[in-house]
Amino acid sequence: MTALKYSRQRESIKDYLMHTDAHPTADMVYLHVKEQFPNISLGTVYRNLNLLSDMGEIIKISTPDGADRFDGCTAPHYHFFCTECGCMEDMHMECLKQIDQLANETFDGIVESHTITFYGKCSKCLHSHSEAAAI
Amino acid sequence: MTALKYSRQRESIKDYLMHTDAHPTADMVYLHVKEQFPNISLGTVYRNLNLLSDMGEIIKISTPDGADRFDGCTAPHYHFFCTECGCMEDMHMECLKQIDQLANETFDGIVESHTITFYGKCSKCLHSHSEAAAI
DNA sequence: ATAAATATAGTAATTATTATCATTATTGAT
DNA sequence: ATCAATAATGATAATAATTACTATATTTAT
Repeated sequence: MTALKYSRQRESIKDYLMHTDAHPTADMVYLHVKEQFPNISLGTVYRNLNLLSDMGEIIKISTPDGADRFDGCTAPHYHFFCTECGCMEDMHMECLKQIDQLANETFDGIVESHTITFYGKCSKCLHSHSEAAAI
Repeated sequence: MTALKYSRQRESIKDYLMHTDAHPTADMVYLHVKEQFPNISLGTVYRNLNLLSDMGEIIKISTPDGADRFDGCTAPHYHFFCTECGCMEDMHMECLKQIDQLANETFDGIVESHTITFYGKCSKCLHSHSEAAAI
């Protein structure tokens, strides 16, 4: 019921997420927005990330390396997590919406959505490796 | 290089994970194994869960609700996470191994594996809801 | 049985996140 | 433009999940 009020900090947080593909953690968002609002608090960042995420304006992503990551792109898409450097990237393949139905066929609850995370090496790590090997 | 030595605690942890489908958190494993080893330490549980996971004898699963969960079943399979009660279940559908190849076609790094997590309501939550609504 | 090495329990320390609260900013009505 | 109501903020404390440290106990090969 509690009405939402505008805040420049929240605007800035959302704007950052809309224009980066870095899938930043709360702390990375904090450090970035701090440039524009030098005394923004980390709590404010967390509060707004959760707010935006609850409103469906951004996405919160669980990762194997502790901190959650945030994505300003809400169109359905999958993610890649580099097992070498821990970076997270968007996948550009088509989404498999039919697998929710497929999943429901063998499930006694009700499946509403899914996420897919791919693992492997990002192109940066692939290259730095061959360089290192070449020395 | 450091050789592995047997420990009853690790054995018990693994045994528990092999015989439950609860996908317990470290804390739940701790509480269970504590029945057999009353003064086992939580650190021991974490150390062994990570060890077993690194050796590929169990699987560590990131969830949206903070604590990681552990699965003694290492055969490839997908998971379901109930958005109502937070329980995690195994899915019994066939695995889509071809989607790693599919993913690689539009990716400039190298995809080696993937996980899929389904979201929705588990059968228990579906039922308790209709009951509540009926009152 | 002994020695070397690993594992443990207990505890402290970190990291990620949430909660609290007095002050400030936003908003809608005057 | 002023004002009152309410939501948002910054600062900080608190909690939760996990890892690090260390002295003692277990395991294992001899």
